[in-house]
Amino acid sequence: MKRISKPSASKPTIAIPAKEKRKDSFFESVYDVVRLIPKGRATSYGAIAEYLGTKLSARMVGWAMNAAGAAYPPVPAHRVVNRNGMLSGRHHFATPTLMADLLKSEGIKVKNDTIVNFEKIFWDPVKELDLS
DNA sequence: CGTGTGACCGGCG
DNA sequence: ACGCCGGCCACAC
Repeated sequence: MKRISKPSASKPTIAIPAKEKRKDSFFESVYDVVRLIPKGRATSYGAIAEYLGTKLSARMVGWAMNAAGAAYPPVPAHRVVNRNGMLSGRHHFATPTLMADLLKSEGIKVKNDTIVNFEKIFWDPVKELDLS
């Protein structure tokens, strides 16, 4: 992300720390959902994708997470794992163990880079947020 | 405007 | 059980 890295010179605007367009991207939608994940729970890329209506494109969610690190407010990306509860994105954190440590600090048990009893702590946005 | 790519997922051999 | 393949689609070159 960082469209800012493309200064066309014609737009010398200052770094604009604040959101320039807010709902501009699909990424923001993903971040919003992820930020709603309660502490001690976790969800999967596919579940988020399904909630957003792009079920068959869970990859996009992962893609969004790749840019989540620069998002503000911070996005608890560690609460998003693949459908098997495996910490497939751990290598994208500052350290390979950070993701597991964060989860553990929230009471989630992680064994061998996989969340224990994933089905129990699984937080499905489609069900939890539903539509009301 | 074309092309490559990916922290996924489900299906099939 | 395991690996491979195709789909899907927003985004950066």
